[in-house]
Amino acid sequence: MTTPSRKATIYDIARLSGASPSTVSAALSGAWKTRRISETTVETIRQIAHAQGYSTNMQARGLRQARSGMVGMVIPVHDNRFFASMSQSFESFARDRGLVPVIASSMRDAAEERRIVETLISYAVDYVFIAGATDPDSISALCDAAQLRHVFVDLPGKGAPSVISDNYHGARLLTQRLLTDLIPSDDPARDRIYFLGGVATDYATSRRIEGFRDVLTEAGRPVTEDQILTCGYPPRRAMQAIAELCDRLGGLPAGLFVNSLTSFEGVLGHFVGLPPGSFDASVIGCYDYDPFAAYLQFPVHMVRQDSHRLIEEAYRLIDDPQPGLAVKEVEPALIAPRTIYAGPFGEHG
Amino acid sequence: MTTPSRKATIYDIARLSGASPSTVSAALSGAWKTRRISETTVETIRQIAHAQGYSTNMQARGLRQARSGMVGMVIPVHDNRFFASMSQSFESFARDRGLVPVIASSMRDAAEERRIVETLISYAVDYVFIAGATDPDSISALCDAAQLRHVFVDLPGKGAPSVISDNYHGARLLTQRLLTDLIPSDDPARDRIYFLGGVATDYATSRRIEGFRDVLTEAGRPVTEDQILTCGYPPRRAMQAIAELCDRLGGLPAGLFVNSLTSFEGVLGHFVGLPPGSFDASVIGCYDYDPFAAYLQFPVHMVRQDSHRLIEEAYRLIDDPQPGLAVKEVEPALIAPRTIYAGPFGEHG
DNA sequence: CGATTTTGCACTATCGATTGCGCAAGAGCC
DNA sequence: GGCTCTTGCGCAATCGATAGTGCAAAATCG
Repeated sequence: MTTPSRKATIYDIARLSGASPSTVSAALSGAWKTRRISETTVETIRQIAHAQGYSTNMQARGLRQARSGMVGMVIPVHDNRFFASMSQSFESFARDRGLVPVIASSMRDAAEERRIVETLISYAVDYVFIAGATDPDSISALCDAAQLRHVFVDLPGKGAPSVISDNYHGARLLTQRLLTDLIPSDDPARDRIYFLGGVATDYATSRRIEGFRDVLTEAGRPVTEDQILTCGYPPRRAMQAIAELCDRLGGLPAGLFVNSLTSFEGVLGHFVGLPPGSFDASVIGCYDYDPFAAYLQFPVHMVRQDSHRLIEEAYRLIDDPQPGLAVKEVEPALIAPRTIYAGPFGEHG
Repeated sequence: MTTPSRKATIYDIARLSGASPSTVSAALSGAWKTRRISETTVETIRQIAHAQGYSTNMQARGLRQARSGMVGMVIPVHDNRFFASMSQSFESFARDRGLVPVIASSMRDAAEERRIVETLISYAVDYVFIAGATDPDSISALCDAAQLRHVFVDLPGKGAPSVISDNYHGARLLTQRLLTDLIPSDDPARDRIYFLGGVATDYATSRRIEGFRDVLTEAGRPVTEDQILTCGYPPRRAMQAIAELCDRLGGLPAGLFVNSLTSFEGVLGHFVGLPPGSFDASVIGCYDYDPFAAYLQFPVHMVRQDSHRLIEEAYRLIDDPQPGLAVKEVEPALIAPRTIYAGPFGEHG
């Protein structure tokens, strides 16, 4: 066993084994059966290849085959429990298929999102998942031009199949729960549930607002515009928004529907400044689940989105494409306060 | 602007522009200055390329150049705040360099880790970061054989430069803090600080145990073996371990040093079953930071590792390799209970 | 104006694999 | 033995880019 200065190629193996490069290729790629290479030849070649530390140059293979064996996924951010969990599932399913997962975050920026997809196309990924797309139509246009199969996750697109969480239903569940627990106050402004966080034009947020609004309206508590505080996702913004709201109301509102964990982080940033017991008269819910957030000083109702199922269904749609424009909805679940949920990997949530 | 059935190549652009493929390549790759292509020719080619929706086939370029423009990183898991945050930084720095980040998780499995690195080698990544390596020496052997630059992060290797968190110091800080707040009890078994979670043979865990042990020993409170409960990382295990401990002690210990967020998740899983107020006589700390964990029903002292700095230093080591075996240590910080920290991206922690 | 240098570009080999095709040796058949 | 069929494998083209080299036309020089 020598130490080659450069990586071994099929030509090296060919020389060493006395076979031709094409035979070596067939032997190592698994195509030897259809190419009628004898099993003994294959075995010899395998041994030599192993001894030389050979591994296929995927760029060469990819160039020839016009595929790469990679699957791409675009997510808004990595450091968010929901998307990190999606990454984990995405990777796990990719490996099951012998594919290499490539995950990139767009920071919710449409231009960055496009750039990422273009890059993935350049690398000839076999297909791509776009989670939380900022500009789905534009992405579909890119993918179509490159004849690249793609699926939207968490946010539907018109140009490709989509798997989405049932945001409307999830928001209804959470709102109903908050309504049930609501402690009436005598101040009509405080005696309401406020919606905080996210971007109103985002698909998920807008669906949740619909659910929120519908439940309250049905309960005879029509929603006014000042109840909807779509201040964006960054914690900082949520912190400002909740501070202003508390200022305006002279205290916490009776109910708070926080639209995301990041926003909730900002809300907490405000709460740390409040005296303990400030929350006793408020009922708080958060769309998205986090085990620690579930065990705070005050009870928090949470909605857990099934990221694993979302990804599973996305792969299903890629594996056998449906005729027409498939949109698969996955139901989220309401998680009671103080509940520690164990995720699909038995160790993550 | 026509819609080509296949993706445009430099040959298509060459035909359309009347230039040769090599000229087109030079024009589009940026090598036109050194290859003395006139600016007007370049501009013409650029326009045609744009109109055709051309993008470089990175597999072809990569094959020719024996590089890929990708950087790999191996992490144990995605859905962990510390590593997710590292992913985010890793990606951000990769983009600054015009590289495509490929992140894969090993699930802390040595064989999987090797397989991932082999795959990354197959794809000719330009270099690779290995975070929390399970078997660093073996990884170095693989990389050396492929002449692949690599850096270890969070866990040092003997075969390549490393950037690590100062686990010993961090553990000392946390232990000292717990010691200061410790409420003496009359039961000598309960009146101790217990270390929970992780794997004793893991580098990070073992360094933390050293720090833990040293501080307690210096304080005249020698540590016995039963105080160290290295039950692994999965929440489930931590939950069992803490349950058994509480059983044994007849209640919570006076102090608890939890070695990771995942273990802490398990600890919480046990706590949900306890009556409120159970924690009043205990002081609790966790190595790793999470904004929600910082705001639980009881105060939690946390150690925040600077994942952004870790990655920054790792890139530095790759960019200008130091002679000898560089090991860079990054200091973690103690975060007081009820503190919401805003991360490097202004919106993540 | 001829010699020399510079400019601008085309030719062609090459990276490492896959794949359609063809050919020789051996097996089977009459 | 002659014929066909199968088995086992090699040849050479190809994927799309990059890079070394060469050559004609234009520019510069004396």
